[in-house]
Amino acid sequence: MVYTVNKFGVNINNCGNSWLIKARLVGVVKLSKVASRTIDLPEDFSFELMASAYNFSWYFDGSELIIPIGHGELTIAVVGKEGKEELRITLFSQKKINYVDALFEKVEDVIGINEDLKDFHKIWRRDPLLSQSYDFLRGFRLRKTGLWNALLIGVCQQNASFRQGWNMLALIYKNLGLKVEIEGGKATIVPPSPERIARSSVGELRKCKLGYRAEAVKKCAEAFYSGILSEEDVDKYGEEDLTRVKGIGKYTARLALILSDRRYELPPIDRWLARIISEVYNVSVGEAEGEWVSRWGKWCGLAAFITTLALDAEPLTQALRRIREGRVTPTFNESKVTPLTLWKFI
DNA sequence: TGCCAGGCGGGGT
DNA sequence: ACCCCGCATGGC
Repeated sequence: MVYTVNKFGVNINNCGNSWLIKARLVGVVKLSKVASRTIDLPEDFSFELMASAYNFSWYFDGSELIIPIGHGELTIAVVGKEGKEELRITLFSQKKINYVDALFEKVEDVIGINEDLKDFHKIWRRDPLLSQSYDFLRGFRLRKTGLWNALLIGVCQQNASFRQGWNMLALIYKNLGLKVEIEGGKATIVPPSPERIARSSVGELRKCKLGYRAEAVKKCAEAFYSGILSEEDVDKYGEEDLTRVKGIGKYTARLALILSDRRYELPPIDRWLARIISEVYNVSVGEAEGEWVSRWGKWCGLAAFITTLALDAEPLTQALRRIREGRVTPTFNESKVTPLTLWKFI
């Protein structure tokens, strides 16, 4: 992949599919290297799976993972493998910073390097739906993201296919995000701040193909901008705090807490997963949530996430067919757009 | 074409 | 507490 910056903005040439990120409104910000260190790669940790899952080309290119870490100054981390047993984390920022230790810790938290999933793996290995995917996905770790970004992801998923939802999110980033050039020639996009969205018109958001979801995105932005919600307090929030925002219901609230605070005990049961549970475990759709909770206990959210990876987030009809045919493992196919290959296409 | 898709809120019972 | 409908948009 080739990244170049010119007077028109950041041009990302991705697999021959070139497009221009217009640097209108914000221009290009340049970040310089401030610190770098290596950490040991745990035995059971797959950097590639962690970095690939539900990601964009401006965050992952197959070898290096870019993580925006808003913490005072605009800062991003670049993470890549160093040999077989180490990861190198490099921090880039606009200015010199004196709290790099906190930032390195934050990166480690985001990539889930110290997560202990032994108890989860015990259930996974013998689950009728997911056991087949265990050997493919056991090294997976969920990349944590901020609450605001998690809510954006959730809203884009509402009543839409996986592909449609991620197209919407990509448009939000491309149209409204902050284009950033990293020392060394890479380029990326930092998601738009709540303030940026709160000041945008609903019409501007509609251009991101959000449809009626534009209202929900705007309400979320206003909740952060006005201080009703804040990133730092995510660990204090429950579903009910998030569902106070109009447009955020139970599903989106749970998903957002899973993605932003690893609240794996929450079952994000949408119509898709409810039908799958109903078919696989032979219960009614109404009983699906209870069934999932009884099987996964405090791991409901992580299991739901992994279910989407194992079935390539196929629309319901195809997902059910895949289950019937016993193909509940990710397709690593050159041309197929899946949660694990999205970064090659968008 | 027309109908559906990883939700949601509002208005009905 | 439930049930049901409309809602933008893209994809088939």
